[in-house]
Amino acid sequence: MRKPEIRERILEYIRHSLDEKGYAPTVRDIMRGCNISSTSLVQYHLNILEREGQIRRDPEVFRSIQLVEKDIIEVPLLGTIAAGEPIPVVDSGTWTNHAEETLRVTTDLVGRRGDIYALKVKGTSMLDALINDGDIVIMEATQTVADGETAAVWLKNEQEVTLKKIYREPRRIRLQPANSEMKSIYTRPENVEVQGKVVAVLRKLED
Amino acid sequence: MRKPEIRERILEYIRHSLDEKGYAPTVRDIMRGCNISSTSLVQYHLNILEREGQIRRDPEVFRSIQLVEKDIIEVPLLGTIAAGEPIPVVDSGTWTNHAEETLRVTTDLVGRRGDIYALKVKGTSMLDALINDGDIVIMEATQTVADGETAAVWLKNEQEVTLKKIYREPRRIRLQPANSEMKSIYTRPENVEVQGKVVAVLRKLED
DNA sequence: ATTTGTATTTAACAAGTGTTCTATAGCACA
DNA sequence: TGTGCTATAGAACACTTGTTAAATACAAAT
Repeated sequence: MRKPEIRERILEYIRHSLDEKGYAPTVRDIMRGCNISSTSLVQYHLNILEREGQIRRDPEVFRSIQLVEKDIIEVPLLGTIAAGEPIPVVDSGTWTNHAEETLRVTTDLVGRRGDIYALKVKGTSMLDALINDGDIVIMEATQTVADGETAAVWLKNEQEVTLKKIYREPRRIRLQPANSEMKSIYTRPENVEVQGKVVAVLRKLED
Repeated sequence: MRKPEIRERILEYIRHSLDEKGYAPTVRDIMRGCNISSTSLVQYHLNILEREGQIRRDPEVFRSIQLVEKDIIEVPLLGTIAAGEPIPVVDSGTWTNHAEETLRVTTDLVGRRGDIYALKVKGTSMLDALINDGDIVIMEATQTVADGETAAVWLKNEQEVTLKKIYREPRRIRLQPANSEMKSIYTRPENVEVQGKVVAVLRKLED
């Protein structure tokens, strides 16, 4: 991997082509577009890119180059989230199959992270998180949440889920609502179980 | 347009192909995939579809069929919305050019309607609409809003914008916050100027 | 019954395109 | 100096694919 710059250029050109034209470039397109002097050199680098898993091609199909990075991510809609019930267990792997419905979302919104899923909010118990009945929250499955990030928290004593910004303090945990007009609540670390991190909230008006 | 079924089948196949494989089918692919008995018949129908504006092709480029219907819509981010200032004037047409930034959104979220734009919320004045500082609202440019839909309303006397569900009553207009715990406000019809309809709300957590 | 326009078939050509072969150059390493 | 690996060039071949011409079928309209 001595000279990756040319491969970067090629990837960039493919991206640009796909975006601009709507279809993939040919070897010769890439040759012209990247100022490369022979088709076989392009071929050579495409083979490497494919071996590295950066692109995919179908043999014997013209213009079949696809970037592995995708613009649209299919997010499985795994169920509902409501105050009184824990959020559905996330069985990584079997995921997308189980999902009755799947939500299509651009990477603009959720980035390129993996292991994300969506939940539909049931009821108005999340109003303090500025989340309404019917909204959709997109979650990342993780137990590690940094201070200040919004997490889905299961409160063991209260037996309920809540979406709050989480802050660790000396001997307690502060759970702060997104709505700055509402007060934080405090609880002991043993009482909280982080069930995931909120990545985004979607609200569709009028269907 | 006597027999449009076959063209429907072709469109469906192209959609499927694009989605599944990631690239457009060839005339011969379509032939096989739709049980059509000759390439020229496919060609014939593709020409019609192109004339009708349903697909686009680049002459002399293999696999260049593109559906005109798009999965991703580029929404121009036209500016900010805050309580104290009217929302930016929407100069239909010149739109996308002016936009410094553009938001990519799937049709899952906003449907296929045209004339939509995005605004970034500044400040916490929209909390009663369950909209926070930094959220993005996607608007449809329209003056006609049905009862119960959420609209961006400019209140002339108060000189401020607010996002509320709108209901016409006998001699007044009821503006109801999305947050069901907050009270509606009432005003005279002359005082309200509908500036658009809210289509969706996006909230990106942690950048 | 003739016309007219849409829908279809068959076959072939020309151009686009991926692939491969051979040869060359630079560079590191021993 | 030789060996081996990566990067590059040029050209030719074979397959893929869009396009077209000419002819036929079929239904509706006159």
